[in-house]
Amino acid sequence: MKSRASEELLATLVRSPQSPSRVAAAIRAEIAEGRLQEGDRLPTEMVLAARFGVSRSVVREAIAGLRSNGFVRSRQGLGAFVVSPRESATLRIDADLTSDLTVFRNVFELRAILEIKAAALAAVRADENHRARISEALERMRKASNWMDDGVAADLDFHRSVAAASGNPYIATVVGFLAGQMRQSIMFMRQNQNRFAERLSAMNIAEHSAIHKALMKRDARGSALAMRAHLTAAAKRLGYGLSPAAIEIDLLG
Amino acid sequence: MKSRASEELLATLVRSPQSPSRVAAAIRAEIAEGRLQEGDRLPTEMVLAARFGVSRSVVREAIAGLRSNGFVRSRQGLGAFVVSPRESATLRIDADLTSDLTVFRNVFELRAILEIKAAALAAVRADENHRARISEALERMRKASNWMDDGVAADLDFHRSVAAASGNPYIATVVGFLAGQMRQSIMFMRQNQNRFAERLSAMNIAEHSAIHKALMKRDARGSALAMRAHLTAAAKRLGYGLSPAAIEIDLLG
DNA sequence: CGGAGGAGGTTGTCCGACAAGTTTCCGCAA
DNA sequence: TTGCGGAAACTTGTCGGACAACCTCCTCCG
Repeated sequence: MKSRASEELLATLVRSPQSPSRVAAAIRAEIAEGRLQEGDRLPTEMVLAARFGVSRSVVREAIAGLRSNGFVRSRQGLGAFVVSPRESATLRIDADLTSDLTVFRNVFELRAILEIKAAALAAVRADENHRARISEALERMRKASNWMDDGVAADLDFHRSVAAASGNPYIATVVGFLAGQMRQSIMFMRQNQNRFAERLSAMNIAEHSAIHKALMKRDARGSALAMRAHLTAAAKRLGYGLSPAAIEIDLLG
Repeated sequence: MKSRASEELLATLVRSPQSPSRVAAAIRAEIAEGRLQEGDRLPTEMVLAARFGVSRSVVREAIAGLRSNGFVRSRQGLGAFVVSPRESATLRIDADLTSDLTVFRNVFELRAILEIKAAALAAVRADENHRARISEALERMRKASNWMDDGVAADLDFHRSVAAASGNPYIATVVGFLAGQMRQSIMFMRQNQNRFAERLSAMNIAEHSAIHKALMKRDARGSALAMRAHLTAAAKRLGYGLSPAAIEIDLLG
């Protein structure tokens, strides 16, 4: 009904602060006002719970949020301490790939370093779920009718799956971000010159198949080599070599 | 003796075998890999608790952190939903190293992969400014009176300078962040047990000198080897091998 | 045929309990 | 008196259960 819908909308708009975020906001305010300074210890969870009239669970979730944002750090048996804002525990990378060629090149280089190692690690560490996901992504690439849409999504999934199979979620996070950004930029820049897509698609699938084959054999070195070949070829297709000399030497050691 | 001390340090570094940040990292990885996409509903707290072998409280704190960082939004009675996987072109890495051994190990692995390549690139690409900064940092390490303060800062500057000399600002950003986080965690947890500092300091400076020497000769492979030796030794000093077999094989190709 | 209402599932909050880690301080022995 | 071991107190970390608030869906009755 209408009244029900408007109520829902109202609840979404002026959503009364949830208890944990209310507590977190209060603590963050005390830090901002300087009443809690760097290195200071927060009141105990029991004290905070009593002060805000909530249970310890709510206080713990609030502190979990602050810790996740790098405002505080907890030590068992001691308490939670305010940390310096500048040494926050979050890394931000802004990659506007459409702006500059050198930016694009640097991001591609970082991606290559990580993806080659990720492939080698995936060959050794991947479990059955990882392997199934990789195979499934390759199959979707093969069956993709239009390369500009489903095919690109499957391509991205393939790389994400390999990175995930490395067993290191941080590698997977960085690779997933870089690959996603790069795909977005490529889609944006391409636009019209998709008449070569068919031919390129065949080469691309062949390269991915080589990676897949080495991974299924749990061949670490072969996987790394196949991934390296794929990335250098992809770089060439984009119009520039991955890097002159320097990378060539040490990308594989 | 030594191994016992290292184990003690490791136990001090890594608090609890289970922690919300491990769950949060896993969920964030699934989002990064694309397995969880925008609008998707997370598994229920009960399911997640069972999957990770923890209680619902831990899952709730993990989700509280994700919610605080804007990764998910939860609605009572419905569930938690992924919100805007990459609405902004920024990568966020949350590395709470003090919580979990696997987190620490994964971050160290990522750092090793990047720093070894960065050293090789720096040997080839570094200009005079870069080389001067690296030498200056090494000199500050040698002259540092107290290892727990100035020495650590100089050590960190050395690694940052090498990463910067790679010529790739994205590599430098990621390496600087990871190294800084790691150093910070070690400093934060160590506190009292600095009795080994003197002996470790000498070894540490010797390893850095080897890296410096190779860099000054513009020896890419030698720089990579020296950096690899330093990181594996540092990992051993912290009480665990960098990784069994897998990394050893492919870290150098 | 349609709307009210219940059943089942999910998050939000509370409570109590115990484990693990840290500091403080007391009492005993040299 | 002084040094040191260790108990005690305090704090965070984790667990399990319980119930309320809320949502969806299905059923039943008019």
